[in-house]
Amino acid sequence: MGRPIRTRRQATLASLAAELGVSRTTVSNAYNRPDQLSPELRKRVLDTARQLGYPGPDPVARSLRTRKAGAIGLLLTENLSYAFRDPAALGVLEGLALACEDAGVGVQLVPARPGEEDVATVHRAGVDGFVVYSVPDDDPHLNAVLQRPVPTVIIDQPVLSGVDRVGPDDAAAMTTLAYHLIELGHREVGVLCMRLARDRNDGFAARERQEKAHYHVQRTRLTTLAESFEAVGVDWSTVPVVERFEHTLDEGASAARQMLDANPQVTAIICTSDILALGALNEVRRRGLRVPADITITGFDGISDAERAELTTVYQPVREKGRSAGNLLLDPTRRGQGNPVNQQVITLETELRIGKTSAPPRTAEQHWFGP
Amino acid sequence: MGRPIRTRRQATLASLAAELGVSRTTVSNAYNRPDQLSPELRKRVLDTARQLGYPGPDPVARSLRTRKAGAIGLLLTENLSYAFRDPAALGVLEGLALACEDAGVGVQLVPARPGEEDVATVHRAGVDGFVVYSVPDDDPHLNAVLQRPVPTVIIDQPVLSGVDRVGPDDAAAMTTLAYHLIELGHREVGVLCMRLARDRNDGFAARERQEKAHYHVQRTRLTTLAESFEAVGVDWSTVPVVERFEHTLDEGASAARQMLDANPQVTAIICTSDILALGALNEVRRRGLRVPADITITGFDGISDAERAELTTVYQPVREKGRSAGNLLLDPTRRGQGNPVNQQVITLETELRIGKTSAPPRTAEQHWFGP
DNA sequence: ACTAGGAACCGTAACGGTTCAGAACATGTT
DNA sequence: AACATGTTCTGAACCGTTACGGTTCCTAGT
Repeated sequence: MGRPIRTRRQATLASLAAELGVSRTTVSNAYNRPDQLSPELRKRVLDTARQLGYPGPDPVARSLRTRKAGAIGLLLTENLSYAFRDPAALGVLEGLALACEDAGVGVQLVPARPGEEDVATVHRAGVDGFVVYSVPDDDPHLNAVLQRPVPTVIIDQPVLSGVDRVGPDDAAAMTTLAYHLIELGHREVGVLCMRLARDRNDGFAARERQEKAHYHVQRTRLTTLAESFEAVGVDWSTVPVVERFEHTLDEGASAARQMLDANPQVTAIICTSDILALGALNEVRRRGLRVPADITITGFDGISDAERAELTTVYQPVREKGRSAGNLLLDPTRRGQGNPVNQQVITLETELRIGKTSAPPRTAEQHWFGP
Repeated sequence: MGRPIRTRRQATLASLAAELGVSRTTVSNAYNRPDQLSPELRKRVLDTARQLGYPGPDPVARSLRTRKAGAIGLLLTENLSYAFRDPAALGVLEGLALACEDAGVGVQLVPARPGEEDVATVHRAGVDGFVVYSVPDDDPHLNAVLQRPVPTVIIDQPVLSGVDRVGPDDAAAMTTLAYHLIELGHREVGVLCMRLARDRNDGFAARERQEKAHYHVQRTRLTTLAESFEAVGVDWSTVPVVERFEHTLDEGASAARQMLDANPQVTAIICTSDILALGALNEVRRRGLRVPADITITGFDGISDAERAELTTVYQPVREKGRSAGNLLLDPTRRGQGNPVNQQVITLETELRIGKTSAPPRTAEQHWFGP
């Protein structure tokens, strides 16, 4: 299993050609177009290459000339330790990886720390395109990506005109969920949501903060909820919305605690993610409340843990999101990238999945006949 | 949020320099060494760049010149859909990603399908090094990686002389586990193991297959078990070993079924992974057997699900594996890569974690005083 | 007035390939 | 014999950048 011995300097295509007394073109052809030279010569080239320890054409030099890096970049402005734990993010990554694998293209995780303002890593990434997954509107890394002259697909957020996007119709999905709760009779609701901006605000989020949220998805979900509930006479200004910066079960639980301590009257807690909902479920049960008899809890995403917990939630096909984004980026028919007219928006189907965590409020009767 | 308008052809550093009437060096310096030119000129360069839609130095050309790609490749010869589900693999990936993130280096997932013999993707990957995670001895992609003139670190398997390796001491770890069972009194044991070669063999694996396994880790674990049990008088040829190609809970369950149908006498099922063990646990309980009263089950890896199930297992720090591999690869002090004398082998600590799935066999007494 | 030293900028030579339009020669066709 | 058709190989241009080793100019010190 001996590796080739490296003498002095690495052999190059040129030195190999010189050694063989043939042109560089011929050596290149030996590797890339076997039909362009006689089998005997090809064998001689490859044998000599082995003997000289020439490892084959340098990928970077090749990329420079062919203008193909053979990889796409994934921008994910989140702590990686988090990204690899969140089932939704993982599903996206998996789908993307599968699509790229099919095309024989690599996926490069571009290092981009949340707070980091240095976008050099984005500029240095030798990739043929970018997939951006769920970043805030004002993310500096996203800006750097858009500067690059390569195609870009954004998953979920932000929604930008002129840039391809793959994601669900959050507004429609949330409306469906809202009306499920409205029809059950809920009017006193509370909301737990994920971070709304890059600054930390673990606590109640006033209406202005909701509407100015830098995370498009959260903003849409919240404003849609507001519209739906206001349509049936609920004053949204009175609806408590608790925000959390980190997205974990524990934070979901603590958010639920904060919510219920201040608003014991709520009959339903609407969470903008399953993780938060599952955390809330833990807290609510810890308090001795029965779900859904005493309180309704809903999630969003449809991760497998939610299914196991029979959570009422909105399912979205995360793996498909990643796969579609990959396919869109790699689609050879639309290499006319950068053409804003040609923008593609893929909207994925969502599905309201009614589990066992939603039911009419205890005082439902009085609502069923109107407020 | 308008992207720069692309006229005719992309601007280059040279065209920008020409436009400005300065040398290319100066433009390059404007981006890479701000201290090498006056702030005024630098501003003029950057402004003109923006105006011309020059996106900054091309990463690939830069990589060619600097001989740094700014990314490392991860070779993982396994279906990605699996890799992203297996907690152990995920932990490694996370650790690796963290180490690389710290260094501002990207991680590129190199597409390499299990059955695929075409190793072009390995040759085409523009990376500064490779991390190879748990592949068989005879993996063609691994061979292609070793051909490349970049440093390589192998995690777990195979163990090759001259190539850096990060992994646990499987033999020592398995010996400890074996003696735990031996001391409890188990002599009638059965084993469930992961695939032993690239060909599929879902069923019993004869001793020869065990010893010739192409997966170093599995081979070591099995031969170590054999040695330990033979040391106390067990004839290993009579010990049933069931192999599974796929590594899932369901396969663990079916393997356990196959094992127990043919060998109802076994008092302990030793599994070479937690996933298999958890699957076996499901099957055993389905049969109405109590664990550990009726039968002992052990795993290997120490994933969080195992902890939750209070499985007796060998814990190994998967995240650390990934992180160490990354650090080793990126270690600037040993850029003398390819020097076989300089080989590094990092052996990680493991820990026997005795849970509630191991206990003396029902007929233990007769063994305690010898066979 | 002379010079040392630093700041600002530049010219050249790689970096290691791929590509395309032909050249050279052999073979088949009419 | 003239011409079309392949096959095999080559020369030169090009991909976009940075490393290296300068040169030029200005200022301060003596």
